[in-house]
Amino acid sequence: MNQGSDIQTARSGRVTIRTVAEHAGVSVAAVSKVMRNAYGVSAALRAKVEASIAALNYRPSAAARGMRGQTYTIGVLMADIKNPFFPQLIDGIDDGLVGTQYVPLYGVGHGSSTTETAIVHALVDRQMDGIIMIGQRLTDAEVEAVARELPVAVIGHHPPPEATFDSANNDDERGGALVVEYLLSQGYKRPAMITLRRADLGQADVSQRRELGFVAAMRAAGFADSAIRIAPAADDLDDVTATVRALLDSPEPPDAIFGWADYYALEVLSALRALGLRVPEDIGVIGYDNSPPCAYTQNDLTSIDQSGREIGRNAARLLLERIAGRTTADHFLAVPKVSERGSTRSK
Amino acid sequence: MNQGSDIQTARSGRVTIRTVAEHAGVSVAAVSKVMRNAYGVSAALRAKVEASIAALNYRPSAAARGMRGQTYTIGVLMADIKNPFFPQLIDGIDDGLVGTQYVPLYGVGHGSSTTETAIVHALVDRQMDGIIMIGQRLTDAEVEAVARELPVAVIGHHPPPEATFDSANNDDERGGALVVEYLLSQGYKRPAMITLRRADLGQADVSQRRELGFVAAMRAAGFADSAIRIAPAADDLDDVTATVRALLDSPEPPDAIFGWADYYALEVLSALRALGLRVPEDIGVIGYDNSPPCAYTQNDLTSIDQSGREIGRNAARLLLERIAGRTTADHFLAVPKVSERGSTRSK
DNA sequence: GCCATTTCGTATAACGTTCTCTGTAGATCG
DNA sequence: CGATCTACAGAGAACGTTATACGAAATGGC
Repeated sequence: MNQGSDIQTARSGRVTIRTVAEHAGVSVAAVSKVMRNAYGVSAALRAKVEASIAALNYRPSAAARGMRGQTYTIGVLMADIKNPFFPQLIDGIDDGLVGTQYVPLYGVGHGSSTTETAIVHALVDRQMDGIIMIGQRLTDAEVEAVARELPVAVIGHHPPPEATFDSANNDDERGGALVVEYLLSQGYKRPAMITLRRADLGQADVSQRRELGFVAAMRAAGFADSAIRIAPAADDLDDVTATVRALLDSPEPPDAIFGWADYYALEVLSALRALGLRVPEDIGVIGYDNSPPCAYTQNDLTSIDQSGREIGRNAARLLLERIAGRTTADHFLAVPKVSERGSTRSK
Repeated sequence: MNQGSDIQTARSGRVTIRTVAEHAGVSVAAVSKVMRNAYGVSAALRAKVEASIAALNYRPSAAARGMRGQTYTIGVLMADIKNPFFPQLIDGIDDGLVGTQYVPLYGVGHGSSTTETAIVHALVDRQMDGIIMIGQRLTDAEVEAVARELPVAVIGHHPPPEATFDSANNDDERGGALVVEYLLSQGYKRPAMITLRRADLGQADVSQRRELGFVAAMRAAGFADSAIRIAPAADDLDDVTATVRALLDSPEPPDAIFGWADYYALEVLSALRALGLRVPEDIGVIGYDNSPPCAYTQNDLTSIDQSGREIGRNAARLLLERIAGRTTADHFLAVPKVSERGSTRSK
């Protein structure tokens, strides 16, 4: 009988660490060490192994790696994929991972929190080295549970102080206030806000934060609470349209509307155009995210820039730091600023 | 000495197949059989095991599964993430996978074919059971190489007849012709097309197909080749704007512009508005994809609907069939139709 | 009742890595 | 020059599954 491992190359076509070891005339352990840049390998051995790796075009199996060590894979949960702001985040995550061995893989949940749970489980079961959640509906308790198993960073949610996981966001409260300050400085007298309907909110609390900032700034400017209008609408063109109509039909209609996110503001524009109103002459509109469609002439939408790319980059950085060993929570906060365009008249 | 495997539960917190086996008082193999719905398990045993699985909240490690069997993961390569048409495809892929054990994970490449290669490698190394490629830049030869290792289906590319991998698309050539037929029926006299610049094309040949259909239909309608205008533009608002200007400054300016995809057509609208032209009175615009922004009043864009969701669903179906054993190539082709809106005047 | 089937459950060898330990050759030192 | 140390290489046991091969028990045919 042969001893267990025989001298044959791998049966299937795939070249494995064993193939490389045989080709280079070294042990499997030696190849593993070279792959991992581990301690205890001479320059000569390294050169030999690297030559064989190149010659055989060897790539380690992430599945096998995952059983003992890392998979070098970052799982990203995207709550939905329609928000035109998300591509910026993804670009940023890629930025943050470039030059490392880590590859981001994305799972998309379509609004339901059971789907999101299933995806997070799928990511954990596939031995991701860390997980980034974007706009997740999962509760903090659920996220904590995941964070006990592996590094987690969230985007689009401000975790409570006691949370043990990381986060990357912009200062949404400041952003909400910024909208008011800017609109008033432009001469608008009665700003209103259209926000995300509670039922669609989940744990992603950015719209709420923006509401808080909006309210605080309105109060600071002397508005009575009864004069502060915040109208919730479902994530849907028809409902946004109806909500805009209702606002305009009210006794003291707004002269400017703040859409909590660009894709809401674009729908607000749509509703106003359908009503034959001129922007910005009859009414001003401002969004949040400064996503690419804002620049189109037919939108020409003033928006709050929250540096999405930087947020993504920092989420990746935080996660890598965790993987490297950090154990205390850390948070990144970008500073929002106004990106002015034609949908708000200038003085 | 103890025998190799001892009776202890898993050291780390994670509950493994062994934990379940011990809890249920059966062998590891029995649990595996239940998980896989394999042959040779009695109702009683199944019940016992399923109870333990539920009690312990067991989920198998996909990494470990991947080492011998399947990972129940479908890898999807998205060439880019900014095209507003892609979410429809993703919804469709999800549809096609719902009710199965398969989970789709997405990798996004940003235009460069080296990035795409890296992502495809990453997916293969992670033992995906199959791969869907959307708008990939990889050559057919490269895709073939991957398809020799595992099932592959492509979207947004019509493979040559000898290809061994599957595909799901709409009939882009028909769609291009449909645009011409529709525009002429609306009374337009000089349609022009703005298409994707060759350098940005890669292997994704849908824009070329639409050009072919456009040209064929123009010829069929009696246009001389010199009167058939197809202008390439880079994937970029400024370049599209410049291209539109050039078209309009030509001796016989078009009275309707066909953007090869919606996100080009939206930029065409932007350029026309910037020039002060009225749509559809001065010039008509038509897109392709019928993506959500078409419905906004400020766009109100007529577009060719290619049933993206159905395409995604069928790509998933084809892949599952492959995994189940089919070995010959199969292809799905959706029929394009006009979705009429205000950007093209009606008679 | 006895042999031939079928059905069911288990033992165990993979799968391709990582990583701890052990062994060995030189180098350094008293 | 023997003893100690360091730097490097390799052996081999995990990791959590799957799937093959093999008994044992139940069933069925006559």
